Amino acid sequence: MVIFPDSGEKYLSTELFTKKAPQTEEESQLKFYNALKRKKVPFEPLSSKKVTFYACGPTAHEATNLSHCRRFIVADLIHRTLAAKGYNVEFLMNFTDLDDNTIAGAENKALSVADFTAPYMQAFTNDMEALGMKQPITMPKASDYVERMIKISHDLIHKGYAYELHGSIYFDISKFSEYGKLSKVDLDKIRSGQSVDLEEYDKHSPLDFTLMKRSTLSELKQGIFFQTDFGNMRPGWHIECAAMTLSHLGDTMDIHTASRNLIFPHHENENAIAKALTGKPLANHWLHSELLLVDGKMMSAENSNIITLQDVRAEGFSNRVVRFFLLRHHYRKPIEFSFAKLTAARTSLRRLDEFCKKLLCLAPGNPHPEVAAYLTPLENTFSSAMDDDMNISKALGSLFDFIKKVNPILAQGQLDADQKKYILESLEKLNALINIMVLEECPLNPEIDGLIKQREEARKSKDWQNADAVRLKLEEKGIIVTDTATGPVWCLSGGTCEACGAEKCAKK
RNA sequence: GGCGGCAUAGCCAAGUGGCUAAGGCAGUGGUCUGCAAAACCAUUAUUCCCCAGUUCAACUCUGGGUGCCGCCUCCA
Repeated sequence: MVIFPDSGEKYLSTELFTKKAPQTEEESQLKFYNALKRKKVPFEPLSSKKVTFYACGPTAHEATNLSHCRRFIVADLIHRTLAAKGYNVEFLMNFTDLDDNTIAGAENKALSVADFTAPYMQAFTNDMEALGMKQPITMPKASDYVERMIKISHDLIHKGYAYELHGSIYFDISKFSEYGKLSKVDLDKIRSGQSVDLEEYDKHSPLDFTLMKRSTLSELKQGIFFQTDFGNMRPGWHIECAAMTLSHLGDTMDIHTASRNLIFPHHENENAIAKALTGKPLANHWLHSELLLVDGKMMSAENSNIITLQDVRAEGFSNRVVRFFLLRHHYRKPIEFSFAKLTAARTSLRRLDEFCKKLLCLAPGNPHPEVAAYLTPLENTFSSAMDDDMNISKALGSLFDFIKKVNPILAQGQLDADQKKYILESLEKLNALINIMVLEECPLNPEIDGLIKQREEARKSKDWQNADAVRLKLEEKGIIVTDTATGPVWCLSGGTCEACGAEKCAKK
């Protein structure tokens, strides 16, 4: 408590007291849960306009599965949340194209590693686009950064953080006092050697991790080796991410993200490499998405419960449904996958789609007196929910709440042109964050348009035979017409509309 | 064994020290409808895993249980 000599009048009228309040009210503060601090903290980027952001990408040896999709959709949500805040986002996502898996895969198929990984990377890029992801600025491949990795390894040896033994280079965690800070592992209580065959590794301590691995005989035969002062080697996993982010995003990036199971050892090791090298933390904010579970277990090859994006498509689910299903759960909560749940998401998405479709088709009429009173809470709740560690459930709740209130208004055709415009603009703003709604009218080709009109005329004169004949004709052209209170609505019978992304009709 | 996370209706899921515990799916009842298919509206938790404690008041805070998930050095 401060008591001013003049009762505070002079001070209370200064900028200090008058200017601040409206500013902070208008723009609520973006908060993220930071793994380093174990709590939600206000997001403070290093630069006020630019944000550097990295997501651990896929290993190019398998088809995209739903577990990958979740990770990357969360990364996309972070990307969009930052972009909506006006930041210029430098988003980097890598390909791990040189590791145990890709080498083994290439050997199995008698291909070079590059030939083996290329189709997987291409397929992955296509899948990400299909899922509505905003493009990263670049997707570096680990194999392009080996020189940098060798340099980092050498530098770490010179600095005393790493050592060479029998042709491999290891990071000496006993030299790095901060080791374990990110993942909060207690090194004294760790069960080392439980899941790794210690006989395979010549390390001073079982806790040390590999920076560069001595190339095996088979790798040497395949040409998978790089010359270093200590012999022919190839990089280990942890140094790859470190080398790529240091090359593109500088010593410290704003946000590093991946799924939770990567905190230890991967992120701990990545950070140890970078901090030992530069003296600075690799990232200021560490965000981790939770796992995707099938029957209560993490989706993984080990649990043999992998469901690929292709599997889900084969069951007739569109990319938009997959996106909606993965997106509508909070990123720090595990998702239990099942086709029944995916179906529930599809039905829910249909309600949203139906609303958008009706709104777009609505012929403007008289103004509705209360619609603005519904729009403001939607905008406020949605954006403050998203600012609060991306509380998507609350945000979507406010959207569905809005739909519930506005549906009866649409049924009565009670919106004027301005109101319709405001609502659409508002929805577009929300959609910039979630990219779920279809807010563009699908252009009808004149022939189809003519047939729909022809059928309406037949129906008006109760010529049911003719009306049904035209409907059949339309169906042959892949168009399914449904009659609603406000007129016919049409959609494509197969696949997804390329023009607007509308779902295929569910015919049961 | 160590560390971390989670527990709210049949299912998914927000949320708060006291105001009607959001929203979605499924169910039930209704409206609309030539047919078809939807859609739309209404309704569904005296209660928030269990046991203690703090408090005038707890689902929300504290302590102790129980259950589930992840990680503990190379599957990412």
